[in-house]
Amino acid sequence: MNQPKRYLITSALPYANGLKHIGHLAGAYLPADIYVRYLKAQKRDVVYVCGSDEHGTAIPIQATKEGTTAQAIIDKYHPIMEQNFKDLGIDFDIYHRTSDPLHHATAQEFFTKLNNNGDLEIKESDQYFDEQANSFLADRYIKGTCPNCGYESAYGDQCERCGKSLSPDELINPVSTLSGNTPIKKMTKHWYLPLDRHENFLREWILKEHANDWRSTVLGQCKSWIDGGLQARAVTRDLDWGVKVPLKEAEGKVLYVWFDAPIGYISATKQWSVNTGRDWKPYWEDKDTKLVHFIGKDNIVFHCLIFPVMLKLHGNILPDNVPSNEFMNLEGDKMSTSRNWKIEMQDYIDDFINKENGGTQMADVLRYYLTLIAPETKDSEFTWQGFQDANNSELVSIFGNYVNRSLVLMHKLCKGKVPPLHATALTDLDKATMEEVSKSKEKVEALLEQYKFRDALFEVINLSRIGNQYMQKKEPWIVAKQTGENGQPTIEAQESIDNTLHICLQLCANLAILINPFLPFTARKMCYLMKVVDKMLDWENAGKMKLLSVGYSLRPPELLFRKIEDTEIAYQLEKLRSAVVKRDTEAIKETIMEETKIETPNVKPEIVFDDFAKIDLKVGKIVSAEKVEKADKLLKLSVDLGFETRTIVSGIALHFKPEEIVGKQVTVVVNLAPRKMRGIESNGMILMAEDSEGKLHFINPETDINAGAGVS
RNA sequence: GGCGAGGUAGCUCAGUUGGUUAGAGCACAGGAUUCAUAACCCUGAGGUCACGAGUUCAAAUCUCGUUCUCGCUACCA
Repeated sequence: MNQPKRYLITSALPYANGLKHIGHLAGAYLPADIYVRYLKAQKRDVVYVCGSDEHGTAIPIQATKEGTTAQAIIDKYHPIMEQNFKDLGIDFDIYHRTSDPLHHATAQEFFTKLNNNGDLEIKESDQYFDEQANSFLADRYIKGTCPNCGYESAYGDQCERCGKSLSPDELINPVSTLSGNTPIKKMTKHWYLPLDRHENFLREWILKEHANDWRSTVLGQCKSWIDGGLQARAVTRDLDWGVKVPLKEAEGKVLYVWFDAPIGYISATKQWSVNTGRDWKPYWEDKDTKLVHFIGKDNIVFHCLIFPVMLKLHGNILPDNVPSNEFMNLEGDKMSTSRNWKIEMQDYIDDFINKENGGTQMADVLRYYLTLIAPETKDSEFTWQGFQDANNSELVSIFGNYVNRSLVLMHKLCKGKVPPLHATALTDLDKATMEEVSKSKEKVEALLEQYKFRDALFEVINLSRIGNQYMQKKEPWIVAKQTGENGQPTIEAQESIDNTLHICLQLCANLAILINPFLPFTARKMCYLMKVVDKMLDWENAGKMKLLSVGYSLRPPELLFRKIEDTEIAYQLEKLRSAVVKRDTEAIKETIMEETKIETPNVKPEIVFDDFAKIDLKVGKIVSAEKVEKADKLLKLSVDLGFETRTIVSGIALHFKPEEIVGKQVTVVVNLAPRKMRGIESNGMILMAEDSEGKLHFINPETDINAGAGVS
């Protein structure tokens, strides 16, 4: 795209169920903010929108758990998240929320238009229903045993212990969290977005048109989804928390959170329009608008496939790019909210920015390090040691020190005023250094346009490195010793000093402009020190060497950054580790409590003896065992039952090696209907017991007895 | 098992369409310097480019196989 008329930039809407960590910050917010600040410095027409995502089932569930209301939860987190972003210099034009009536109306209009145009399908299907609570159960309202790890309190959409995503049908022994009863299946009607109808469009648009300008990680994910066969996705849910489906026959249904959340970008833009009196429509409808979504890799499918289809059907523009980041690990392990392995934005703000020796410069330090290690092409690694090193040996020693020594020298050798540039005394080095400044500007600009924030930041720091080298070669403090009879530097000496510091100071001013998108607080402090207005930071000034007027007196120098001490790093590491320990002990307590609590609902409904008698149990002996190909968890067993030897497929491969179980005695359900698994017919089932850690144990007789012995 | 992304110096990462001796920053070692936050500046050491084979005059780069990490997905009675 050539220079677009206007830009609409979005960052993924954070989910309002808790505080967000620095991985989120590095993935979706900081790069977007840098890009936006750059565009705004260019005086381009740009709106940057974001807001809290406040729907979905997790929030009402959390409310029940904490004995409060869903509204109370979102009212608690929304303002904190908004303030966190502000404290870290993420400068949205609007930070909206999806619980706002304006958003509800927008999402409903969106749904209605698609539905009226025949772009949605209606399907009836069996869903879990709680008879006592008289309500359908969203995935999160069903708990049961995880088929993957055996955890007994897995949710219908995901197991919190092994992290596997599930569907309610996969759960073993599903239980409604509303009443504790076993739910029944009941017919219900839902609206679907038939993605399969748009496969050709997506293939063409993503894999051809954007084959060269989207990141390879993004393209790969999209291709994988498209090739895997797109399916219709339910747009509605049986739930009472969310945007009501605007149809009479859809009583008790809301829009599925994935459908309403991205529409939040549009409603946020509308709210911005209300606040500013500017028209929002061109930003979503005019072809000359460049729409860019900043997200983390978990969000690729929604922003590259689903939302674009929605936008196209609704008549909106499509995103020009979706620069998704990979994940940021922390000290050798994945960041995780549930395991408490994370650094929350709030924690960083409390420990660094709000401290006595902190302040906004510490916000910039985090912005610096996170940009330096941004997971642009692959997962990256946050370490506190790396954080300290980046600050102490780059920000402090290279950048901060350069600015400081320039100002200090100017005060010592040039009487606190910007010295003149003597054209006749210019050396080749002077000229070359001045050229470097405009070269830097070009590089930074080109890299930012390509969303290469890490490289762009490196170029800025490199310019301060060039400044240090230049100053070192010119040695004005040595030249100052060439004094005349009056004890003052000779005319030639003073001219050399003037030129050196003139160039050094102009370079400082350029540094302020170039660093501004990345470290906005620092850029402003530099303006203060140089006694110029913030308007100097306009991008058009970059590359120029006449930003500071000759003879202008500047303020006494102040340090831009402070060193971070080893003790601070040690404290953070300790905090991180103890948080995990704390979380573990709490988790154990919780399990113990749940185990005692769950006992009753976990017992299945009563049966009569005849029911039990229908089950034919016999003792068998495993005579051979082998792994089933193309399946991680299946073992194909031959079991001697005395009267015959049968093939039984069992999902225990993760717990036992084939060779160690040969010869074991097992209890087998003999008269279970055969079932094919991975193409192999299984004739029976091995009984297993599972301990609290999810480990499996065979149920077998105390002593070795004959195969085929009955069990009752 | 399938798909996607990765594996490059002690650490964090670049390496465009195959083309001299594989790069940067940090950390490390030596030197120089003192205007500066014991900062800066110069020099240096460091890599079998995960492993194995193939294509080619030439492979970090292309092909095939193996292996490890991360993500998605399948099997799970």
